[in-house]
Amino acid sequence: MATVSIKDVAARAGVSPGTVSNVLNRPEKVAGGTRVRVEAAIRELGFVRHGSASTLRAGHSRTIGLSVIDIGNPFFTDVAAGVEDMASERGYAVILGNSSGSRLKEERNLLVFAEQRVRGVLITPSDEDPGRLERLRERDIAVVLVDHPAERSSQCAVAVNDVTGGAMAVGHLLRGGAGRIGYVTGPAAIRQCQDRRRGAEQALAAAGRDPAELREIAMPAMTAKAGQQAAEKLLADDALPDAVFCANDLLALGMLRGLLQAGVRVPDDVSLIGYDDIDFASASTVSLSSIRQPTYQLGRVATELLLDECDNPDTHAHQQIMFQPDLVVRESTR
Amino acid sequence: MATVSIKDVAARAGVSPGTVSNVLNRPEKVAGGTRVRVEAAIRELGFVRHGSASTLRAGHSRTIGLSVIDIGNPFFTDVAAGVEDMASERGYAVILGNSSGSRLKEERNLLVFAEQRVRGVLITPSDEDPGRLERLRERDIAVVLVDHPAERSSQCAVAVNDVTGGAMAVGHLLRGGAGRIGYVTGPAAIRQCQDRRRGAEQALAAAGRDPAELREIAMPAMTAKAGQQAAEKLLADDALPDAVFCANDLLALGMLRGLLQAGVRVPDDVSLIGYDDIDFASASTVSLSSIRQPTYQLGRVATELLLDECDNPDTHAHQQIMFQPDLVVRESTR
DNA sequence: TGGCCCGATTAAAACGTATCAATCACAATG
DNA sequence: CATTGTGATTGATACGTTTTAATCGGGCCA
Repeated sequence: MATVSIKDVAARAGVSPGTVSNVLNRPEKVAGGTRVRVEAAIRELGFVRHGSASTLRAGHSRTIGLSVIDIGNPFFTDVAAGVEDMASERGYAVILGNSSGSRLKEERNLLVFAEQRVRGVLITPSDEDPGRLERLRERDIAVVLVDHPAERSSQCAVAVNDVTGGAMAVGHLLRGGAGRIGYVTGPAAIRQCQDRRRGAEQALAAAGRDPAELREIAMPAMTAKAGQQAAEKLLADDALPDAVFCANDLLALGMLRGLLQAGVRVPDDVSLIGYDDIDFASASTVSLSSIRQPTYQLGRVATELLLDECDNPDTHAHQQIMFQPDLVVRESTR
Repeated sequence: MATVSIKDVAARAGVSPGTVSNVLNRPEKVAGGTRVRVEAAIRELGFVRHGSASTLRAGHSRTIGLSVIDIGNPFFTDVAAGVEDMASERGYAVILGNSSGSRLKEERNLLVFAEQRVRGVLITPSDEDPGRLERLRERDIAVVLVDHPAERSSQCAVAVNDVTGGAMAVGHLLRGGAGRIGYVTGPAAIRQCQDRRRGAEQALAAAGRDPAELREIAMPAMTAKAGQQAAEKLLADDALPDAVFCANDLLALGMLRGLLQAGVRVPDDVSLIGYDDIDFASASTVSLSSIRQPTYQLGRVATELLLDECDNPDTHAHQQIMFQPDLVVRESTR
């Protein structure tokens, strides 16, 4: 009564346990009549498959691990939503791991994933360390990189072109007639920050300008608070730039607040553009121009690739998918 | 080589599998010398325990399920972070389920949890249906309600007093000299919205005013967009209220934008207060007064209760914990 | 020296499912 | 009628761990 097993169902339906298992896993292999009888027994007894026993015997589970850097960041939240939806549609459960940017916690999460014998892992690595992921593959755990380019061609990866995004942002500012342009960014170690700067420089070069003109302000964090501090730095300068590109929307929102409080008009005095197009970008007082990424889609597609690799290991071809970002023009830019 | 089992470790260390299991689960029961030998073997072989086999034999897993209404809402994200941290500290993995407010998806998530034989479930129920949770308890799965009062004394629940919070918000507005007060809220079915209104009415009554004065504007969603629409409604009225209380910060941010765009000064013309104190509340152009909830703590404590119930089922006493919210005064209120 | 006890270790039996070879019923074929 | 073939079902086994009772090896006491 505590637990009702496949045997109980078999007894009730007058078949063998093997047949019940077949109804569960290969319904097409079992005759119509018996199937409905078994299904009825399942319903009547309230049977629910013991996932662990199934995993143990089959050698693989129906769960995937999702390791993100910061679950508090709307970007990752959106990705997680996409992952969750797709996984759920395909009958997989998602085990969530939040590394908070700490390598130790990431390591611990991967261990948990390994213990649970997850079928695969979706990860936005917090730093460059191929070895760690290699160890997963040795355990027959598929890996798909999320928002990170592939480190080798033998793995799947889903990312958004940050160079293009950076170029879009600065190109837009230049078309608005911007002269001096500032770039507010996060820690240098973050790949996305570098790529977006590279794009910005490309846009300058394409306009016949010197990429070195870009005035860069690097902050230790990519939060709204850091953005406001960046505004103070900017205001301390002799002259304001005509336009500012922030490496993410949180920085941009903080910057916006800092500028407005100092009496600087946006976009009249300074144009401002962010990155990510989080919900709050459109909701701010002066709505924020930004670079939109297909975040939710990123999660969905990454999951799709992962499950494809799991379910069809032989026909699966590794793919590196690169999405393109979109420019969203709102009030904060001319 | 593909999988290294407890047996391989045993062979390598020159002991029996049972001893290895003891080293893993009751290290104090095994002699010092053998323990270090076994631990060495584990390290050398890269052994990682097969969670499913363990679960199968032991009868219970080291995972918990977390079912939230909307993973995109910063409130739930904070809760999830608290849950994840505490669970991780205690060696538990978290399976994430996002119901998106859909009863069907919630149902499906609970099924997945049951299949995985999770030790317990943390849930913010999307509606009132005690039966569903009762079925979980019959399967020996502990349940703790999150941000929802207990439905009976035989279960744990962690919530924040929304009535008090509502009273705090409106009390603050009244102290600021507000005459007419508006209440912008979400769907009537949402318990939190009702409780907060009740608190608002209590504050009016306590100030010797008629609770019926409260001008309520109910929106179908609790988003920034809905907040801006609410502002339009408000502006269409003959006279603006002196102050507005919004049932969450997203509504308030939208309202703020709507008012400012219409040339209404905040807080000079209208005071504005939100609820939740999400990060963006302090980052908005006119920083938002709000009611802070111990969100992260909510997740941590709920998880602690759940794991206590799991690990000490005999001594565990069910608790209904009610946190108190805090008033955070910023620029948007007088 | 013989008997006992105690801590440390082992051997064996489960847990619930999936899988595969074997069996069965029965129809079609020669 | 004997044989083959086919599709449906069964029985037995193994997955990797935990747990219990049994065993072992000494040290201690009488």
